[in-house]
Amino acid sequence: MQIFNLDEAECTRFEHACGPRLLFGRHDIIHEEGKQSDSIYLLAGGWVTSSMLLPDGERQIVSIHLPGDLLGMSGTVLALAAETLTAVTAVEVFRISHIDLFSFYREHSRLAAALFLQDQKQSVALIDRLAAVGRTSSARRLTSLLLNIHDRIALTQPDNGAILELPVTQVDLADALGMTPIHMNRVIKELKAANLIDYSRGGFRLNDVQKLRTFSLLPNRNWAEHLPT
Amino acid sequence: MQIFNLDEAECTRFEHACGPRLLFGRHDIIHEEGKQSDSIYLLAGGWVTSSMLLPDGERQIVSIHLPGDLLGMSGTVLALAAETLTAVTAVEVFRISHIDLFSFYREHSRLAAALFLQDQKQSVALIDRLAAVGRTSSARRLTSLLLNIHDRIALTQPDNGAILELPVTQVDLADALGMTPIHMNRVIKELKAANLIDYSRGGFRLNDVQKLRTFSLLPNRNWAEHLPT
DNA sequence: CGCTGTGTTGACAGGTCTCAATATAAGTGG
DNA sequence: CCACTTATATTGAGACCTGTCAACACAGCG
Repeated sequence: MQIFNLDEAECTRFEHACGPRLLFGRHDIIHEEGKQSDSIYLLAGGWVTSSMLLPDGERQIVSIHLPGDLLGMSGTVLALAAETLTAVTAVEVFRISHIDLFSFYREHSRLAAALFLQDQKQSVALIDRLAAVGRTSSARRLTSLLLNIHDRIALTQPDNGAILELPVTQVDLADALGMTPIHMNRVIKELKAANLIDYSRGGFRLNDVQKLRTFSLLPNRNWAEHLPT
Repeated sequence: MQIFNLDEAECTRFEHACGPRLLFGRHDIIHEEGKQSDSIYLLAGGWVTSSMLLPDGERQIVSIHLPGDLLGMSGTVLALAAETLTAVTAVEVFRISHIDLFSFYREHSRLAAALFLQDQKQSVALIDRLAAVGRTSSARRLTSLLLNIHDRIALTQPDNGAILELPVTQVDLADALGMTPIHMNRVIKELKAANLIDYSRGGFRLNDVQKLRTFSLLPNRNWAEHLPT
Protein backbone atom coordinates (compact mmCIF):
# COMPACT_ATOMS: atom_id res chain seq x y z
CA MET A 1 0.00 0.00 0.00
CA GLN A 2 1.21 3.49 -0.87
CA ILE A 3 0.92 5.78 2.13
CA PHE A 4 1.22 9.51 1.51
CA ASN A 5 4.56 10.22 -0.07
CA LEU A 6 6.57 7.76 1.97
CA ASP A 7 8.98 5.35 0.39
CA GLU A 8 8.45 1.61 0.42
CA ALA A 9 10.56 0.90 3.47
CA GLU A 10 8.67 3.50 5.46
CA CYS A 11 5.34 2.10 4.38
CA THR A 12 6.43 -1.32 5.52
CA ARG A 13 7.44 0.07 8.90
CA PHE A 14 4.14 1.80 9.12
CA GLU A 15 2.05 -1.25 8.35
CA HIS A 16 4.12 -3.20 10.80
CA ALA A 17 3.31 -0.69 13.52
CA CYS A 18 -0.40 -0.74 12.80
CA GLY A 19 -2.79 -3.15 14.31
CA PRO A 20 -4.59 -5.54 11.95
CA ARG A 21 -6.94 -4.08 9.39
CA LEU A 22 -10.42 -3.58 10.72
CA LEU A 23 -13.54 -3.97 8.64
CA PHE A 24 -16.88 -2.25 9.15
CA GLY A 25 -20.21 -2.33 7.35
CA ARG A 26 -22.53 0.47 6.34
CA HIS A 27 -23.89 2.33 9.40
CA ASP A 28 -21.41 0.72 11.75
CA ILE A 29 -19.99 3.08 14.33
CA ILE A 30 -16.21 2.99 14.37
CA HIS A 31 -15.97 5.22 17.38
CA GLU A 32 -18.51 7.20 19.36
CA GLU A 33 -18.21 10.71 20.74
CA GLY A 34 -18.20 11.08 24.49
CA LYS A 35 -16.23 7.88 24.95
CA GLN A 36 -12.54 7.54 25.65
CA SER A 37 -10.34 6.98 22.66
CA ASP A 38 -6.87 5.51 22.64
CA SER A 39 -6.20 5.39 18.93
CA ILE A 40 -6.56 7.02 15.56
CA TYR A 41 -7.37 5.34 12.27
CA LEU A 42 -6.05 5.52 8.77
CA LEU A 43 -8.90 5.02 6.34
CA ALA A 44 -7.78 2.46 3.77
CA GLY A 45 -11.05 1.90 1.92
CA GLY A 46 -14.62 3.15 1.91
CA TRP A 47 -16.36 6.31 3.10
CA VAL A 48 -16.65 7.51 6.70
CA THR A 49 -18.35 10.51 8.25
CA SER A 50 -17.23 12.17 11.43
CA SER A 51 -20.05 13.96 13.21
CA MET A 52 -21.06 15.76 16.39
CA LEU A 53 -24.44 15.36 18.02
CA LEU A 54 -25.91 18.35 19.85
CA PRO A 55 -28.18 18.06 22.90
CA ASP A 56 -31.16 19.27 20.88
CA GLY A 57 -30.76 16.40 18.44
CA GLU A 58 -29.10 18.40 15.68
CA ARG A 59 -26.15 16.76 14.01
CA GLN A 60 -23.14 18.44 12.45
CA ILE A 61 -21.11 16.35 10.06
CA VAL A 62 -17.58 17.58 10.58
CA SER A 63 -15.94 15.76 7.70
CA ILE A 64 -16.69 13.30 4.96
CA HIS A 65 -13.67 11.05 4.77
CA LEU A 66 -12.13 9.25 1.81
CA PRO A 67 -9.37 6.66 1.74
CA GLY A 68 -6.08 8.18 2.86
CA ASP A 69 -7.73 10.33 5.52
CA LEU A 70 -6.82 10.10 9.17
CA LEU A 71 -9.77 9.55 11.49
CA GLY A 72 -10.20 10.56 15.10
CA MET A 73 -7.21 12.85 15.33
CA SER A 74 -8.99 15.15 17.76
CA GLY A 75 -9.00 12.25 20.21
CA THR A 76 -5.26 12.69 20.71
CA VAL A 77 -5.83 15.76 22.87
CA LEU A 78 -9.24 15.05 24.35
CA ALA A 79 -10.24 13.08 27.40
CA LEU A 80 -13.46 12.16 25.59
CA ALA A 81 -13.83 11.94 21.84
CA ALA A 82 -15.57 14.88 20.18
CA GLU A 83 -16.62 13.09 17.02
CA THR A 84 -18.52 9.97 16.10
CA LEU A 85 -16.98 8.02 13.24
CA THR A 86 -19.61 6.25 11.15
CA ALA A 87 -19.04 3.94 8.21
CA VAL A 88 -21.08 5.15 5.26
CA THR A 89 -20.08 2.21 3.08
CA ALA A 90 -18.14 -0.95 3.72
CA VAL A 91 -14.96 0.34 5.34
CA GLU A 92 -11.42 -0.80 5.94
CA VAL A 93 -9.16 0.99 8.41
CA PHE A 94 -5.78 0.66 10.03
CA ARG A 95 -5.92 1.30 13.73
CA ILE A 96 -3.00 3.18 15.25
CA SER A 97 -2.86 3.55 19.00
CA HIS A 98 -1.86 6.91 20.45
CA ILE A 99 1.09 5.10 21.95
CA ASP A 100 2.26 3.98 18.53
CA LEU A 101 1.57 7.40 17.08
CA PHE A 102 3.90 8.97 19.60
CA SER A 103 6.44 6.25 19.16
CA PHE A 104 6.59 7.40 15.54
CA TYR A 105 7.64 10.77 16.85
CA ARG A 106 10.54 9.22 18.68
CA GLU A 107 11.58 6.59 16.18
CA HIS A 108 10.25 7.37 12.69
CA SER A 109 10.24 11.10 12.40
CA ARG A 110 9.41 11.17 8.69
CA LEU A 111 6.41 9.00 9.38
CA ALA A 112 5.28 11.30 12.18
CA ALA A 113 5.73 14.29 9.91
CA ALA A 114 3.76 12.62 7.13
CA LEU A 115 0.85 11.99 9.50
CA PHE A 116 1.01 15.58 10.70
CA LEU A 117 0.90 16.91 7.16
CA GLN A 118 -2.01 14.69 6.19
CA ASP A 119 -3.88 15.91 9.26
CA GLN A 120 -3.05 19.48 8.34
CA LYS A 121 -4.58 19.02 4.89
CA GLN A 122 -7.77 17.89 6.53
CA SER A 123 -7.70 21.04 8.66
CA VAL A 124 -7.61 23.15 5.52
CA ALA A 125 -10.77 21.45 4.32
CA LEU A 126 -12.35 22.25 7.66
CA ILE A 127 -11.40 25.91 7.37
CA ASP A 128 -12.87 26.07 3.91
CA ARG A 129 -16.11 24.51 5.03
CA LEU A 130 -16.40 26.90 7.95
CA ALA A 131 -16.07 29.75 5.48
CA ALA A 132 -18.64 28.16 3.21
CA VAL A 133 -21.14 27.54 5.99
CA GLY A 134 -20.54 30.86 7.68
CA ARG A 135 -20.48 33.17 4.71
CA THR A 136 -22.08 31.65 1.61
CA SER A 137 -25.57 30.75 0.42
CA SER A 138 -26.86 27.22 0.58
CA ALA A 139 -26.31 26.64 -3.14
CA ARG A 140 -22.70 27.77 -2.91
CA ARG A 141 -22.19 25.58 0.13
CA LEU A 142 -23.24 22.47 -1.72
CA THR A 143 -21.05 23.46 -4.65
CA SER A 144 -18.03 23.88 -2.37
CA LEU A 145 -18.52 20.48 -0.82
CA LEU A 146 -18.97 18.72 -4.14
CA LEU A 147 -15.85 20.38 -5.52
CA ASN A 148 -13.83 19.53 -2.44
CA ILE A 149 -14.72 15.86 -2.73
CA HIS A 150 -14.21 15.95 -6.48
CA ASP A 151 -10.74 17.44 -6.06
CA ARG A 152 -9.74 14.90 -3.46
CA ILE A 153 -10.83 12.01 -5.63
CA ALA A 154 -9.09 13.55 -8.62
CA LEU A 155 -5.76 13.37 -6.81
CA THR A 156 -5.79 9.59 -7.09
CA GLN A 157 -8.14 9.16 -10.05
CA PRO A 158 -7.43 12.02 -12.43
CA ASP A 159 -9.41 10.37 -15.21
CA ASN A 160 -12.56 10.40 -13.19
CA GLY A 161 -13.84 13.52 -14.92
CA ALA A 162 -17.06 15.08 -13.84
CA ILE A 163 -18.77 12.01 -12.43
CA LEU A 164 -18.94 12.11 -8.66
CA GLU A 165 -20.12 9.01 -6.87
CA LEU A 166 -21.25 10.06 -3.44
CA PRO A 167 -22.70 7.34 -1.23
CA VAL A 168 -24.25 9.76 1.24
CA THR A 169 -27.87 10.83 1.64
CA GLN A 170 -29.28 14.30 1.23
CA VAL A 171 -29.71 14.28 4.98
CA ASP A 172 -25.97 13.78 5.36
CA LEU A 173 -25.18 16.58 2.96
CA ALA A 174 -27.55 18.87 4.82
CA ASP A 175 -25.94 17.95 8.15
CA ALA A 176 -22.52 18.68 6.71
CA LEU A 177 -23.53 22.05 5.35
CA GLY A 178 -25.72 23.42 8.10
CA MET A 179 -29.12 23.25 6.49
CA THR A 180 -32.26 21.14 6.54
CA PRO A 181 -32.62 18.12 4.25
CA ILE A 182 -35.71 19.72 2.76
CA HIS A 183 -33.76 22.75 1.73
CA MET A 184 -30.88 20.57 0.54
CA ASN A 185 -33.32 18.92 -1.82
CA ARG A 186 -34.42 22.28 -3.17
CA VAL A 187 -30.84 23.41 -3.68
CA ILE A 188 -30.07 20.29 -5.69
CA LYS A 189 -33.15 20.97 -7.78
CA GLU A 190 -32.06 24.56 -8.30
CA LEU A 191 -28.53 23.67 -9.42
CA LYS A 192 -29.97 20.98 -11.65
CA ALA A 193 -32.33 23.51 -13.23
CA ALA A 194 -29.35 25.81 -13.86
CA ASN A 195 -27.73 22.86 -15.60
CA LEU A 196 -24.70 23.08 -13.33
CA ILE A 197 -25.08 19.56 -11.96
CA ASP A 198 -26.99 16.35 -12.46
CA TYR A 199 -28.11 14.31 -9.54
CA SER A 200 -29.28 10.81 -8.92
CA ARG A 201 -29.32 8.74 -5.78
CA GLY A 202 -25.73 8.08 -4.84
CA GLY A 203 -24.02 10.46 -7.16
CA PHE A 204 -23.64 13.81 -8.87
CA ARG A 205 -22.35 14.92 -12.22
CA LEU A 206 -20.49 18.24 -12.34
CA ASN A 207 -21.39 19.74 -15.71
CA ASP A 208 -18.96 22.65 -15.63
CA VAL A 209 -16.29 22.42 -12.98
CA GLN A 210 -14.84 25.83 -13.80
CA LYS A 211 -18.18 27.58 -13.55
CA LEU A 212 -19.00 25.72 -10.35
CA ARG A 213 -15.70 26.71 -8.79
CA THR A 214 -16.20 30.37 -9.51
CA PHE A 215 -19.71 30.13 -8.18
CA SER A 216 -18.59 28.43 -4.97
CA LEU A 217 -16.46 31.45 -3.97
CA LEU A 218 -13.76 29.17 -2.57
CA PRO A 219 -10.34 28.74 -4.18
CA ASN A 220 -8.86 25.50 -5.37
CA ARG A 221 -6.21 24.54 -2.84
CA ASN A 222 -2.80 23.56 -4.15
CA TRP A 223 -0.77 21.38 -1.82
CA ALA A 224 2.84 22.25 -1.23
CA GLU A 225 5.58 19.72 -1.76
CA HIS A 226 5.98 17.70 1.36
CA LEU A 227 8.62 16.91 3.91
CA PRO A 228 11.18 19.66 3.41
CA THR A 229 14.16 17.69 4.54
CA MET B 1 9.00 31.34 29.02
CA GLN B 2 6.88 28.27 29.66
CA ILE B 3 5.92 26.56 26.41
CA PHE B 4 3.17 23.96 26.56
CA ASN B 5 4.20 21.25 28.98
CA LEU B 6 7.83 21.10 27.99
CA ASP B 7 10.58 21.13 30.56
CA GLU B 8 13.01 23.99 30.90
CA ALA B 9 15.76 22.48 28.75
CA GLU B 10 13.30 21.88 25.94
CA CYS B 11 12.00 25.41 26.15
CA THR B 12 15.52 26.72 25.88
CA ARG B 13 16.16 24.59 22.81
CA PHE B 14 12.94 25.85 21.36
CA GLU B 15 13.71 29.51 21.88
CA HIS B 16 17.13 28.94 20.46
CA ALA B 17 15.60 27.50 17.30
CA CYS B 18 13.18 30.36 16.88
CA GLY B 19 14.00 33.52 15.09
CA PRO B 20 13.97 36.75 17.13
CA ARG B 21 10.69 37.88 18.61
CA LEU B 22 8.63 39.92 16.20
CA LEU B 23 6.41 42.78 17.29
CA PHE B 24 3.30 44.05 15.56
CA GLY B 25 0.82 46.81 16.24
CA ARG B 26 -2.95 46.83 16.11
CA HIS B 27 -4.24 46.19 12.57
CA ASP B 28 -0.84 45.08 11.31
CA ILE B 29 -0.95 42.11 8.98
CA ILE B 30 1.41 39.37 10.08
CA HIS B 31 0.81 37.29 7.00
CA GLU B 32 -1.59 37.60 4.10
CA GLU B 33 -3.58 34.88 2.39
CA GLY B 34 -2.70 34.09 -1.20
CA LYS B 35 0.98 34.69 -0.58
CA GLN B 36 3.67 32.10 -0.08
CA SER B 37 4.50 31.25 3.49
CA ASP B 38 7.66 29.64 4.76
CA SER B 39 7.03 29.74 8.47
CA ILE B 40 4.58 29.40 11.31
CA TYR B 41 4.34 31.57 14.41
CA LEU B 42 3.96 30.96 18.09
CA LEU B 43 1.87 33.73 19.59
CA ALA B 44 3.65 34.95 22.70
CA GLY B 45 1.55 37.99 23.54
CA GLY B 46 -1.53 39.82 22.30
CA TRP B 47 -4.55 38.86 20.21
CA VAL B 48 -4.52 37.78 16.56
CA THR B 49 -7.29 36.84 14.15
CA SER B 50 -6.89 34.48 11.26
CA SER B 51 -9.36 35.14 8.49
CA MET B 52 -10.34 34.26 4.93
CA LEU B 53 -11.59 36.80 2.42
CA LEU B 54 -14.12 35.66 -0.18
CA PRO B 55 -14.35 37.09 -3.69
CA ASP B 56 -17.64 38.80 -2.88
CA GLY B 57 -16.02 40.72 -0.05
CA GLU B 58 -17.35 38.57 2.78
CA ARG B 59 -14.86 37.71 5.47
CA GLN B 60 -14.77 34.59 7.62
CA ILE B 61 -12.73 34.79 10.78
CA VAL B 62 -11.35 31.29 11.19
CA SER B 63 -9.90 31.69 14.66
CA ILE B 64 -9.36 34.23 17.35
CA HIS B 65 -5.94 33.51 18.78
CA LEU B 66 -4.58 33.97 22.29
CA PRO B 67 -1.02 33.64 23.55
CA GLY B 68 0.17 30.06 23.27
CA ASP B 69 -1.60 29.49 19.95
CA LEU B 70 0.22 28.46 16.84
CA LEU B 71 -0.46 30.68 13.83
CA GLY B 72 -0.36 29.84 10.16
CA MET B 73 -0.19 26.08 10.52
CA SER B 74 -2.23 25.54 7.35
CA GLY B 75 0.65 27.11 5.44
CA THR B 76 2.73 23.98 6.05
CA VAL B 77 0.77 22.08 3.41
CA LEU B 78 -0.29 24.87 1.08
CA ALA B 79 1.48 26.49 -1.82
CA LEU B 80 -0.33 29.72 -0.95
CA ALA B 81 -1.52 30.66 2.51
CA ALA B 82 -5.24 30.26 3.13
CA GLU B 83 -5.51 32.64 6.05
CA THR B 84 -4.63 36.23 6.77
CA LEU B 85 -3.12 36.78 10.21
CA THR B 86 -4.02 40.17 11.63
CA ALA B 87 -2.86 41.68 14.90
CA VAL B 88 -5.88 42.81 16.91
CA THR B 89 -3.78 44.31 19.67
CA ALA B 90 -0.08 44.87 20.08
CA VAL B 91 1.38 41.46 19.36
CA GLU B 92 4.52 39.49 20.03
CA VAL B 93 5.31 36.29 18.12
CA PHE B 94 8.08 33.78 17.67
CA ARG B 95 8.66 32.98 14.05
CA ILE B 96 9.49 29.35 13.23
CA SER B 97 10.42 28.48 9.67
CA HIS B 98 8.97 25.33 8.15
CA ILE B 99 12.54 24.12 7.88
CA ASP B 100 13.04 24.48 11.61
CA LEU B 101 9.64 22.94 12.28
CA PHE B 102 10.64 19.83 10.41
CA SER B 103 14.06 19.80 11.98
CA PHE B 104 12.20 19.44 15.27
CA TYR B 105 10.73 16.24 13.86
CA ARG B 106 14.20 14.87 13.23
CA GLU B 107 16.00 16.18 16.28
CA HIS B 108 13.56 17.15 19.05
CA SER B 109 10.71 14.73 18.81
CA ARG B 110 9.04 15.83 22.03
CA LEU B 111 9.04 19.38 20.78
CA ALA B 112 7.50 18.29 17.48
CA ALA B 113 4.88 16.31 19.34
CA ALA B 114 4.09 19.26 21.59
CA LEU B 115 3.52 21.49 18.59
CA PHE B 116 1.33 18.83 16.99
CA LEU B 117 -0.79 18.54 20.11
CA GLN B 118 -1.20 22.29 20.44
CA ASP B 119 -2.29 22.44 16.83
CA GLN B 120 -4.71 19.61 17.43
CA LYS B 121 -6.32 21.52 20.29
CA GLN B 122 -6.92 24.39 17.93
CA SER B 123 -8.56 21.98 15.51
CA VAL B 124 -11.02 20.96 18.19
CA ALA B 125 -12.02 24.58 18.61
CA LEU B 126 -12.55 24.76 14.87
CA ILE B 127 -14.77 21.70 14.91
CA ASP B 128 -16.83 23.15 17.72
CA ARG B 129 -17.28 26.41 15.89
CA LEU B 130 -18.32 24.65 12.72
CA ALA B 131 -20.99 22.87 14.74
CA ALA B 132 -22.05 26.14 16.32
CA VAL B 133 -22.25 28.02 13.03
CA GLY B 134 -23.83 25.15 11.17
CA ARG B 135 -26.41 23.99 13.67
CA THR B 136 -27.18 26.60 16.31
CA SER B 137 -28.97 29.94 16.52
CA SER B 138 -27.08 33.19 16.48
CA ALA B 139 -27.45 33.69 20.23
CA ARG B 140 -26.05 30.24 20.94
CA ARG B 141 -23.19 30.88 18.53
CA LEU B 142 -22.09 33.96 20.39
CA THR B 143 -22.39 32.10 23.68
CA SER B 144 -20.19 29.27 22.38
CA LEU B 145 -17.51 31.65 21.26
CA LEU B 146 -17.50 33.61 24.49
CA LEU B 147 -17.25 30.41 26.51
CA ASN B 148 -14.47 29.05 24.34
CA ILE B 149 -12.39 32.15 24.85
CA HIS B 150 -13.30 32.23 28.53
CA ASP B 151 -12.18 28.63 28.96
CA ARG B 152 -8.90 29.19 27.17
CA ILE B 153 -8.09 32.20 29.29
CA ALA B 154 -9.08 30.32 32.42
CA LEU B 155 -6.39 27.71 31.74
CA THR B 156 -3.71 30.26 32.52
CA GLN B 157 -5.69 32.70 34.68
CA PRO B 158 -8.09 30.61 36.73
CA ASP B 159 -8.91 33.54 38.99
CA ASN B 160 -10.22 35.61 36.14
CA GLY B 161 -13.79 34.74 36.94
CA ALA B 162 -16.57 35.93 34.71
CA ILE B 163 -14.91 39.03 33.32
CA LEU B 164 -13.94 38.56 29.70
CA GLU B 165 -11.82 41.22 28.10
CA LEU B 166 -12.26 40.89 24.36
CA PRO B 167 -10.44 43.44 22.24
CA VAL B 168 -12.42 42.67 19.10
CA THR B 169 -15.26 44.59 17.49
CA GLN B 170 -18.80 43.40 16.96
CA VAL B 171 -17.91 43.23 13.28
CA ASP B 172 -15.16 40.74 14.12
CA LEU B 173 -17.49 38.64 16.23
CA ALA B 174 -20.04 38.63 13.43
CA ASP B 175 -17.39 37.58 10.91
CA ALA B 176 -16.30 34.76 13.18
CA LEU B 177 -19.82 33.47 13.70
CA GLY B 178 -21.31 33.83 10.24
CA MET B 179 -23.73 36.69 10.77
CA THR B 180 -24.04 40.39 10.07
CA PRO B 181 -22.71 42.93 12.56
CA ILE B 182 -26.19 44.38 12.82
CA HIS B 183 -27.58 41.07 13.95
CA MET B 184 -24.61 40.56 16.23
CA ASN B 185 -25.57 43.77 17.97
CA ARG B 186 -29.11 42.54 18.42
CA VAL B 187 -27.95 39.23 19.81
CA ILE B 188 -25.80 40.99 22.38
CA LYS B 189 -28.78 43.10 23.35
CA GLU B 190 -30.92 40.01 23.65
CA LEU B 191 -28.48 38.14 25.89
CA LYS B 192 -28.04 41.27 27.94
CA ALA B 193 -31.80 41.58 28.36
CA ALA B 194 -31.92 37.96 29.51
CA ASN B 195 -29.28 38.94 32.07
CA LEU B 196 -26.93 36.24 30.81
CA ILE B 197 -24.16 38.65 29.90
CA ASP B 198 -23.09 42.25 30.27
CA TYR B 199 -21.36 44.02 27.46
CA SER B 200 -19.30 47.09 27.00
CA ARG B 201 -16.84 48.03 24.29
CA GLY B 202 -13.91 45.72 24.61
CA GLY B 203 -15.33 43.22 27.00
CA PHE B 204 -18.09 40.96 28.25
CA ARG B 205 -19.16 39.74 31.63
CA LEU B 206 -20.52 36.19 31.85
CA ASN B 207 -23.20 36.33 34.52
CA ASP B 208 -23.86 32.62 34.78
CA VAL B 209 -21.28 30.42 33.12
CA GLN B 210 -23.18 27.23 33.85
CA LYS B 211 -26.40 28.50 32.37
CA LEU B 212 -24.55 29.89 29.37
CA ARG B 213 -22.84 26.57 28.76
CA THR B 214 -26.07 24.65 28.76
CA PHE B 215 -27.59 27.23 26.49
CA SER B 216 -24.70 27.06 24.02
CA LEU B 217 -25.34 23.35 23.31
CA LEU B 218 -21.61 22.66 23.13
CA PRO B 219 -19.73 20.65 25.75
CA ASN B 220 -16.80 21.87 27.78
CA ARG B 221 -13.73 20.20 26.32
CA ASN B 222 -11.36 18.51 28.71
CA TRP B 223 -7.82 18.10 27.44
CA ALA B 224 -6.11 14.78 27.85
CA GLU B 225 -2.77 14.50 29.54
CA HIS B 226 -0.08 15.13 27.03
CA LEU B 227 2.88 13.32 25.58
CA PRO B 228 2.17 9.72 26.53
CA THR B 229 5.51 8.30 27.69
C1' DC C 1 -45.40 -7.51 0.58
C1' DG C 2 -45.35 -4.37 4.09
C1' DC C 3 -41.86 -1.51 6.47
C1' DT C 4 -38.57 1.85 6.93
C1' DG C 5 -35.45 5.08 5.09
C1' DT C 6 -35.00 8.42 1.61
C1' DG C 7 -36.51 11.77 -1.59
C1' DT C 8 -39.91 15.37 -3.22
C1' DT C 9 -43.21 19.08 -3.05
C1' DG C 10 -46.33 22.85 -1.07
C1' DA C 11 -47.79 26.43 2.21
C1' DC C 12 -46.50 29.09 5.80
C1' DA C 13 -43.60 30.90 9.67
C1' DG C 14 -39.53 32.72 11.38
C1' DG C 15 -34.79 34.06 11.78
C1' DT C 16 -31.52 36.76 9.69
C1' DC C 17 -30.23 40.13 6.11
C1' DT C 18 -30.55 44.54 3.72
C1' DC C 19 -31.01 49.28 3.59
C1' DA C 20 -31.16 53.52 5.99
C1' DA C 21 -30.43 56.62 9.63
C1' DT C 22 -28.44 58.12 13.92
C1' DA C 23 -25.55 57.93 18.05
C1' DT C 24 -21.32 57.21 20.29
C1' DA C 25 -16.48 56.47 20.76
C1' DA C 26 -11.87 56.66 19.01
C1' DG C 27 -8.26 58.68 16.40
C1' DT C 28 -5.96 62.73 14.05
C1' DG C 29 -4.25 67.11 13.11
C1' DG C 30 -4.30 71.80 14.20
C1' DC D 1 -7.16 70.76 24.18
C1' DC D 2 -10.51 71.29 20.54
C1' DA D 3 -12.49 70.32 15.91
C1' DC D 4 -12.77 67.20 12.57
C1' DT D 5 -12.84 62.67 10.66
C1' DT D 6 -13.38 57.92 10.91
C1' DA D 7 -14.60 53.64 13.07
C1' DT D 8 -17.84 51.40 15.80
C1' DA D 9 -22.27 50.74 17.83
C1' DT D 10 -27.38 51.07 17.83
C1' DT D 11 -32.09 51.04 16.19
C1' DG D 12 -36.12 50.55 12.83
C1' DA D 13 -38.73 48.74 8.79
C1' DG D 14 -39.17 45.63 5.26
C1' DA D 15 -37.48 41.79 2.25
C1' DC D 16 -35.58 37.36 1.62
C1' DC D 17 -33.61 33.02 2.56
C1' DT D 18 -34.15 29.09 5.03
C1' DG D 19 -36.77 26.41 8.46
C1' DT D 20 -41.08 24.09 9.99
C1' DC D 21 -44.96 21.29 9.34
C1' DA D 22 -47.48 18.20 6.54
C1' DA D 23 -48.25 15.05 2.97
C1' DC D 24 -46.94 11.88 -0.44
C1' DA D 25 -43.82 9.15 -3.71
C1' DC D 26 -40.28 6.03 -4.24
C1' DA D 27 -36.62 2.70 -3.15
C1' DG D 28 -34.33 -0.84 -0.61
C1' DC D 29 -34.84 -4.65 2.48
C1' DG D 30 -36.36 -8.35 5.52
